[in-house]
Amino acid sequence: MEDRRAKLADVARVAGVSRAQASRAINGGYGVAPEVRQRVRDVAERLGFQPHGVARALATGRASAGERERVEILIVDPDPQAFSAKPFYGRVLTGATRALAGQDVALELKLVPAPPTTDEDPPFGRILINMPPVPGAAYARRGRTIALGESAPGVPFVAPDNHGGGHQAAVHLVTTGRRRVGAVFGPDTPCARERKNGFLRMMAGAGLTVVSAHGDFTRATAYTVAKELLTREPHLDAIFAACDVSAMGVLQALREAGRRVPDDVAVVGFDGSALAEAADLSSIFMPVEEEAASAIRHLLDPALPPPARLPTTLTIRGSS
Amino acid sequence: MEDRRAKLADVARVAGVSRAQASRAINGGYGVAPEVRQRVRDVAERLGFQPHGVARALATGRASAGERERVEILIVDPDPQAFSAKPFYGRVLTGATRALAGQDVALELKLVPAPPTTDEDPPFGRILINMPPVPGAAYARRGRTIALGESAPGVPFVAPDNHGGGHQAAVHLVTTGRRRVGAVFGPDTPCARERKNGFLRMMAGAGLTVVSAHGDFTRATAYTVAKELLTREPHLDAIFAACDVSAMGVLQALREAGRRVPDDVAVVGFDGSALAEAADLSSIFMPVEEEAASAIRHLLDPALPPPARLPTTLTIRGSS
DNA sequence: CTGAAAGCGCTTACAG
DNA sequence: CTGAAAGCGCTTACAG
Repeated sequence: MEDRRAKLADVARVAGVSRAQASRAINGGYGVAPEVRQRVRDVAERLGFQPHGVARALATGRASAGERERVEILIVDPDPQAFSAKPFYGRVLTGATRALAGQDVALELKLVPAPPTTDEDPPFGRILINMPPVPGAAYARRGRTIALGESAPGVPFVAPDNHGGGHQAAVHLVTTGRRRVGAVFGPDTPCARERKNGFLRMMAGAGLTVVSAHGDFTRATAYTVAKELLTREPHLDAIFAACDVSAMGVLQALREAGRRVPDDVAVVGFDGSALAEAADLSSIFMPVEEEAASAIRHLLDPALPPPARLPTTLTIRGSS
Repeated sequence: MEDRRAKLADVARVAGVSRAQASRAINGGYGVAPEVRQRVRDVAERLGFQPHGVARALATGRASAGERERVEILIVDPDPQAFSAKPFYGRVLTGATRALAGQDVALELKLVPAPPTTDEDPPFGRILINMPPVPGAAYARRGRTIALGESAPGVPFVAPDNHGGGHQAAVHLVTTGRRRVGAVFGPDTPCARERKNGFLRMMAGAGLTVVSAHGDFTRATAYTVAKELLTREPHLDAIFAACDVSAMGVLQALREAGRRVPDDVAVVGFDGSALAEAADLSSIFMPVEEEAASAIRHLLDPALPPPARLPTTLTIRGSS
């Protein structure tokens, strides 16, 4: 016995009215005798009637509920634990959620290990994260698109001023009297390079050389790298980490080496995530929430120019 | 001049065939004279014909592209920064994303300050987080629903064994020789109560009283509360925090009070988020990712019974 | 206040 | 290979 889903005709029949009347009763209810309206609604309830969104959409010409505007956040990240491990994504969601509040636009989330090859059912708007330039440009051709972080030329983007942030970190360390400075930079990505360049340029300007190595934005690697740095240069009095998660590894390496923070060694991270606050870590604050929010606003109204570069700010906490 | 979007009838008329023929030519193309097929397709191309997804969906009975299966994660949280501040949500997304990989089911995310009153366009399945019982039960009546954390009776749920976790934390502290134990419990929620009860029951069994106060799962409050605890009982040798974020506040209070961790005071948190790992914090690990994944699996196949309670595990790190 | 009818844009047996 | 017709489930002038 298939228990086929009740349709409007069923409700109408059981209630003893026409489909037109049933439709009116269930929707507006205007111009329907109160008792009829009640009866129809009771029957609908009893039969578990659920209006067929597609049919309704076709009849009304309005978009069906299921067709309602969607904004997709498409994240390319090979780490399936990315949402757990990287505070960045949570912050993006905060910003996106805020900008979408009260907009009746659905937020769709997609985490893929590599750029998808097919793209059926393109959403109204799309935010690209970590998308390589080529597929990025293709997405941009297909519909409203904005990248978080610089993407292909011509693809609108919003990103933090990484270079300026690196500069700020260096200025902070130098002006607080640090002279033997180490750094755990990030991997070979545009944003990590910018942070590094900003940091090194300032340091060079101050006539200081930096004992540095590259990490991969993870705590474990940063921990190992920091240990090496301390071996190479035991008298470091400051370490810059290219992200807060890395900074946590640096802090642990220092703890284990018996170096006090900030007395012996100052540590500055980059991101300004909740992690930095929780760990009392000085950090270059990236306005990720604001980036995401303005990305959404750009998608909703492309007349608004994408803000491109957003300034970073130094937040001084107990680690420096 | 409205440039109305071309419809199938237009294509058919221009190509000089029936709508049926046009439809076949554009879709399968089987049983259509090759030249007709080509002609129709050319015309469609020229007119920029885009099949009307809704109409097609209604006619075929299949879901339209825009109607493809969606699973919604509906989070009630008054904190608009929730995704930034609470690692829990990111972990949920990790688990959900993993369970959904390769399923062609869209993941929709909704963060609302209070339970929504209307519910048009119910998704295929829905995960409820922090939903009060009454609306929770209503959602469950409306479609496939599962709650993260116990909800109304009859609503399937999956949750960690909070009581057991509290017990594990207490056992750990007692068996490592701690005797003057403090605790920063959580707010007045079921899960915080369960953790607290599990912890206190074990402590009472060990004949120990606990110096405790309630926090609200935030770092700032935990910091303040921990300071009070230290004033009331300066010789505490252990503090249990009802969540990792709170534990960070406890750690800071201890740092400022000049108490060494773990030598003077052991600290154990609860959650097992990336934060705990980053901060080298011992913690009761909640399998959040696994909870979310099994919630999704239950939605996709309700024949699978919801797993209800998932065990927690103690992760010992440098803080205890 | 009510119902018969037309229509939303497309698909698909069915008969030719 | 082709077209007239019915139908997907609902809405909405229109006439009463």
